[in-house]
Amino acid sequence: MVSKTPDQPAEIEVPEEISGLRMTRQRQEVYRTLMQERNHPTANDVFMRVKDRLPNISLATVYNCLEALVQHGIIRQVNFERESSRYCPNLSEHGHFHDAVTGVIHDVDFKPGISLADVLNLPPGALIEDVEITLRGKIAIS
Amino acid sequence: MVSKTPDQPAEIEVPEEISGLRMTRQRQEVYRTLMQERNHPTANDVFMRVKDRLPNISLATVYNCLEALVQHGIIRQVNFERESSRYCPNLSEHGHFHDAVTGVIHDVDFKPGISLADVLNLPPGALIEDVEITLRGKIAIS
DNA sequence: AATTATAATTGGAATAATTCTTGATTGCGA
DNA sequence: TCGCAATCAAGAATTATTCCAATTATAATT
Repeated sequence: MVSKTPDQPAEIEVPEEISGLRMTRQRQEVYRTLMQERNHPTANDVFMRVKDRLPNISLATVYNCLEALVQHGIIRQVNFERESSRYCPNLSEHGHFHDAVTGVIHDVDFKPGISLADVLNLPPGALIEDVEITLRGKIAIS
Repeated sequence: MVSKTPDQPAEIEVPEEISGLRMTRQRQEVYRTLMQERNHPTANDVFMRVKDRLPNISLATVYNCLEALVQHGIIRQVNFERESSRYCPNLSEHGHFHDAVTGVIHDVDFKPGISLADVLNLPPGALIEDVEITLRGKIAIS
């Protein structure tokens, strides 16, 4: 019988390769951090987090890893206004609601069965490759 | 009878004040440029354009003017990924389609009668203050 | 009209996120 | 095992934007 090590937080297993990208140790740790920290960390947040496990990693490498992961469609890059880019491993098409009071970023899903083309007057022939929907506001005290 | 000077491109008249903001000469020229150049210029684009009429204006002033206009809801600031901010005087709620091939930015309106809350599963109690919808893609050769 | 106060502008320096460069290291196939 | 290509590290460079201090313009008051 295989032990589940229930006293340790479940460690996310990262394969050797994801969609054609060789997962080096650095890329694994960057990816693992994103899978664990679901709060849309910045490159610097990831850097500080990954240093616990790879003390010699450089910020440039974190940027490189994040870029490689984004290029291969493994994670998404999210921008709010001109703030630092943030990264998330939620690949389902979704938007982000940025709570201006707390700073928390909530993923916002589409209602089922809705497509953007139903809602927007797109230019004729437009082929959408990427969508970014960001909302800013506050959450009413309930 | 008043001449219409039909050989000159119609000059956009800018009032002394817009929604509580005193329109200084610099702000007028920045605003006029945005009204004429509907292609979502960057601060630097505006700067170069305005210099024709106000040779001594500084880039910092263009940034100041743009910020003041944005704060007073007279224009909108638009961001694509982490590129330079762009500015547009189209105040109706709309998104932007960024043609990755030509670089052209198209305004994209909502279909009539649609509201975002119809489409997205917003967090309960969310009060939206600002929406940014940006699409990137190409236009199929028709 | 002169004076005072307030706001705006300028030019340059400062900042911060990101990218680039270069040299070292690693991993992998022949 | 050797050599090649990919990756990494460290720090320099870049770029958009903001900040700051000094000047100028505008408005308000006498």
